[in-house]
Amino acid sequence: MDLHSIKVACTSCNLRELCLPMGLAPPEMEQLDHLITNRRRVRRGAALFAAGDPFTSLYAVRSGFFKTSVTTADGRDQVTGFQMAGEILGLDGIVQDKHACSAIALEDAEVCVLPFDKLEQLSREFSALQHHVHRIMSREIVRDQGVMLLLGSMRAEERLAAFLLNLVQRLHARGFSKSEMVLRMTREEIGSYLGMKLETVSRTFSRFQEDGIIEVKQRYVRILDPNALNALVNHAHTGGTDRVD
Amino acid sequence: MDLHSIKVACTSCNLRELCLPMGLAPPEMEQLDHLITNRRRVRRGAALFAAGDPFTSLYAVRSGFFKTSVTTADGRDQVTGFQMAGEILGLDGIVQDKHACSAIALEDAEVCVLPFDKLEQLSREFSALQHHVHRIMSREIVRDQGVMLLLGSMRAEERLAAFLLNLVQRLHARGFSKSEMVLRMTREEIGSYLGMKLETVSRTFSRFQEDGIIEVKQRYVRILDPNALNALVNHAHTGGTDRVD
DNA sequence: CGGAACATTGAGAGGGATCAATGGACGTGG
DNA sequence: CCACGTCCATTGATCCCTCTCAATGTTCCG
Repeated sequence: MDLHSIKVACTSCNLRELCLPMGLAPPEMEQLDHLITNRRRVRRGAALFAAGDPFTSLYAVRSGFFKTSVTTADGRDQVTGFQMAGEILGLDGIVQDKHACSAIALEDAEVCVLPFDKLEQLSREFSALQHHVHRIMSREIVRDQGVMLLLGSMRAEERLAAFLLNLVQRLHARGFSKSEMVLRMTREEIGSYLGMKLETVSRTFSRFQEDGIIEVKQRYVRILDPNALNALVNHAHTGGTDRVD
Repeated sequence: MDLHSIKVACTSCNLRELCLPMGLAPPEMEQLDHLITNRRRVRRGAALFAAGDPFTSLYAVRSGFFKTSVTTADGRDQVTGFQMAGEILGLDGIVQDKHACSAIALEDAEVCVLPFDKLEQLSREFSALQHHVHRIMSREIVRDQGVMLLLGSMRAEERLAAFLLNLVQRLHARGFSKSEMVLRMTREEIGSYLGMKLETVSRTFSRFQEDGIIEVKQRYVRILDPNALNALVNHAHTGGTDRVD
C-alpha cells in the first residue's frame, strides 16, 4: 500500500498533544488535516532538505530522528539540533525562501509535509493556529538561546549532562523511559552539537560511568543518578563556593 | 514635550527599510502606524524587559543599543545578542507568555512598542505583514544558528573576527562607516557573547592590532585589513595548509 | 570472515582560563 | 581644576581542560 494513502489525520494522531495541533480545538484540527495531504519518508542518512534548497514547507516529524546542521564555506559544520517525533523542522527556511541548514535523518523517518503558504492562509482564518505557529517559532528561539548558554558558558561535563537530561526528558514526554535511552547519533555528532571533539565526548561518558552517574555501552545510556547530572548543570564551578541557596 | 506625543510614523521613519515595515505597501504601513501608539525610552543600564517578565509586546529599536542575555539558576549568564536600530526584541516571550531573556540598554535608547495581540490581529488581515512577522522570527532562528556555529566550532580569533565583521556590517547598513566603530559593550560582554573570558578578548584585540589587522583604542575600533578578518572566519585552521586562494 | 564505521583509551601539546597587577578613562565632589 | 574612586582595559605568569595524534577495540553488515 502506498504510504501517502495511509490517512493518519491530526485528529487521530497519537502525537497531537506534542505536535502542531497541540491545544487546538477540534474544528481547527480538522482544517489542519486538510492541509496535511502529503507525507514523506526519509531513509536513514538521507536529507529531508539541504542548505540552499528552496523553502516550501515545514515538516512535522512523525517518526524517526533527525539532526540539523549548518556548514561554513571551509567545510566545518555544526549540528544545531536533534529532532524527534512531534517536533517541527524547516523554520530556518522562511526568511530567505531557502533552507539555511540541512536536516538529515539519523534513522528511517517519516514526516508530515506542511505547505507553508497554506499554513499561513489557514493561520489567517484561525487565530489559535496563528498563535500556535508563533509559539512554535518562539520556542525554537528560546531553545537556541539555551544552546548558546550551553556552548558559551559550560564545560564539557556540564554540556554532556545537560544534553543527556534534555534528551531523556523529551523521550520521556513521548512515553519512553525516564532513565534509559539508545542514542541515535554518533559521538562525533554529539560533539559537534556540544562544541567538543568526539574523543572528549567519549571520555566524558566514561568518566560519568566511573563516577556511577550513568551506565554506558556504546549507544545505550542509562541514567543512574539524575541528581548528579542536574547538579552538574546547575552549579557553578568557579571559586568553590557552591552554595545551594 | 512628552516623548509619547512625538509622532514618528512608520511611514516617515528613516528606519522603515530595515525595521518591521520593510517591504510593506503603503496601506499596510499605515495600519502599522495605528498599532504603534506607544514609544518607550530606556536609560543606559536599564532593562527593557527582564527574564520572567510577562510578555505583552515586541519592541523595535528606534535608537540606542541593547544586549540580550539569559541567566542560569547559579548566576552564570550568557549574552545572546546585541541589537541596534531597526532590530526587533522580545520574540523569546511568545512561547511562555513571559520573557526568557533580559534586554538591557547599553546606551540610552528608544523603542517602538508593538502590542503582540494587536500585531497578530493585523497580520490576520494583511498577509504581507503576516509573512513579514514570520520572516523576522525565522531570521532570528537563522542568526542563532550562526551564533551556535561560532560558539561550537571557532577559535577565539575567528570568533572575534566574525563578531567585528558582523557588527561593522550592520552599522554600515545603517549609514555608519564601513571600517570604524565605537563599541557599545564592554570586553566582558563581548566575551560572554563569544564564549570567552574578557582577558582573552582583550588579548585577541591586541594581537589583531600587532598584526596590523585593526586599530584599537579602548572602545574605538578601526578595521585596517578586512580581508584578513574574512580570512580568519572563512578558512579552517586544521592541518596547517592555510592557503589563501 | 573481513572490512568499514564507530567507540574507547592513552600520551602529549596547546589555547584559553585563571590569578594578579597595572594603567586609562570618566565622573563626582572638594 | 585637581584629587579621588570606580569601572574598564591591558598585560604577564601559570595552570589545566580540551584538542590532537595515535593505537586498539567493538559492532555491524556484506
